[in-house]
Amino acid sequence: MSVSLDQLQAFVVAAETGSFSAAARRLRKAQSAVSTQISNLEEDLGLALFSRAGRSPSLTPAGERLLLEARVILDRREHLIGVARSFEAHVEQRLVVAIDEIYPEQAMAEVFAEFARHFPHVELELLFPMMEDVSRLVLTGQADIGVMWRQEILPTELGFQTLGWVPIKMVCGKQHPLANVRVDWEDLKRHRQILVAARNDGPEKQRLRVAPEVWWVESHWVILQLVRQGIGWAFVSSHVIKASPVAADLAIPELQFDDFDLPVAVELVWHKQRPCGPAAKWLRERFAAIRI
Amino acid sequence: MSVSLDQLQAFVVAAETGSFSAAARRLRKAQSAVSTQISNLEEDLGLALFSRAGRSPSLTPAGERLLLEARVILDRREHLIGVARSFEAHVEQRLVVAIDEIYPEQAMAEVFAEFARHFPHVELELLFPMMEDVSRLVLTGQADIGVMWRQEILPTELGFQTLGWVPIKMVCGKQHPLANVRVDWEDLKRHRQILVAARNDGPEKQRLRVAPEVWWVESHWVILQLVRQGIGWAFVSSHVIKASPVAADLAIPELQFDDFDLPVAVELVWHKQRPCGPAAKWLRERFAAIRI
DNA sequence: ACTCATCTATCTGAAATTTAGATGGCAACT
DNA sequence: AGTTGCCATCTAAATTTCAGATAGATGAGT
Repeated sequence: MSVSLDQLQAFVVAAETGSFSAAARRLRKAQSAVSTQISNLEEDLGLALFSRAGRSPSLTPAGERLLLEARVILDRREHLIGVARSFEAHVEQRLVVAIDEIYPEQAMAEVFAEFARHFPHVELELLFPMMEDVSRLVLTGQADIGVMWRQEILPTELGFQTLGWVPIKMVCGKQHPLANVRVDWEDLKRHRQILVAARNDGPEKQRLRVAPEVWWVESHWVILQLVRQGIGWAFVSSHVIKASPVAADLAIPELQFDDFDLPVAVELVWHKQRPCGPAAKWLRERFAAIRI
Repeated sequence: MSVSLDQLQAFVVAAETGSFSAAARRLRKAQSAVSTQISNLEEDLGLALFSRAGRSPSLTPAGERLLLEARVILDRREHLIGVARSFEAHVEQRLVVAIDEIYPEQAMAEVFAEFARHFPHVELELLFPMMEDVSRLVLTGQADIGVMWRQEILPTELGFQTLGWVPIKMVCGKQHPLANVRVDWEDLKRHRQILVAARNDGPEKQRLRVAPEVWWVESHWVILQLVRQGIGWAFVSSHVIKASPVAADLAIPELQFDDFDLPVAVELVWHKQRPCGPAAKWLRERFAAIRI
């Protein structure tokens, strides 16, 4: 059988250390063993991986290209061993998390980066259900965990925990009539408001509605594009505004009223009756530990 | 060294054939060799891959999961050998193709599906440069091949070949004033036209402009969303209209004039002075062979 | 120019691994 | 009950891998 994992490992370590001798030391093998393995690999593949022109071998173009492939294979082999290890530890094999767009992306990215380090062999699916209710996904079992903004009433089957509050800003285009004034409630009512569309009706759809004339758009990104064009104004969480490519073309005028409850609560939800594995448990605790 | 490719192969073939004996026959090895390899693999991984309760072994849950990983590793090993083979054949390692959105996606998908079969080890990068000139990408070497609509003058360094003609339709919202009339030239001028925005100015930016009042939008998809809202009308290629989720809400009124050159030519472009490898050659011939 | 250190390739013999073949025990089928 | 096909175990042989010794080449330092 040609091309063994040992050969690939000798090849990769030699490339990384810069010499067969150093690779042999790293692998705790005789230098000749490494030399022979690499020579055999080159014979099996039918090309040179290293040029031996000088004292130190250097990778050929083919060697550089195949190094990437070899690394992938060795990584996958480690991954397979890791998957086997996770069976021993009874860690979930797969986790589905539904997250509303309102959760700050940076904090989320940090959570999942750490999750990846802790549970490298758990298959993760992240849903961003713009057009679906996060709590319903968790209720029906389509998601294991949900992160969403507060609804008036959650089904009693769901457990929840408040993670924090996300500030919402009123935003419009720089040429919009409201761009350079201190905006009051009547001002907001007089101009078209652009709201996030949800495909299922519910109280959350009307939650931030102020104006009688509204547009519904299915993406915050497109909302900001439209707002930039002066078509209307919108309430958008500040992290979404920051992340938008058109942020520089937007105005965030000052509001005259202070009693409007602009920050909205962000909740973590899960199904009380479904058992929680170590990965889901870790994730819940990690979300809860981060103040947003 | 634990977990060898031979072990993984014995495992995968045994899973596929349903028995160690059949795997041994497939692999032209003694049945005991296969049995031993699988047992050694299970010992290395620390878990059972097969249940031996009956006469035929059956995969355990761990075995089913690890079978997927093992297959990936064996596939990657074959891929590595394939990459080595492509070096022998002097096939390009990488190809960048810039394609204007006007090229019908279905035909393109078929071309690249076939390309993937012919050149499985060529790294392909597809650019859809909405905001950049395809011919300039090819001229500057950022793309090896370009597919674009005809410009008035191409730089002399570029070779080109006409692939065909794409019909362009005038489209508006169903509530737009032009929706239910036979539209003439003056009608078009009187209403806002929405055009594809390009970040660099050039003659192609104004190519389809008819109306004095225009909007520029960076995406055909968003153009159609805006057209649907009755904000204006647009010229859009018919395959883009068909692919849009809002196609049902659009009107395509009949035009009174017949001499307008609505179909636009689609060109394949390449740099005359840059050598063309077998993968690029194949791709050019394949694009040329498809009538659109 | 000389010396020294480090490198790779080759060779030999030993160790480790893999394999084929024989065999026993078990399950499923007829 | 008899037959067939399977897996696990054992033994001996074949193959592969390895360590260690060695020769020759290269590069750095003096």
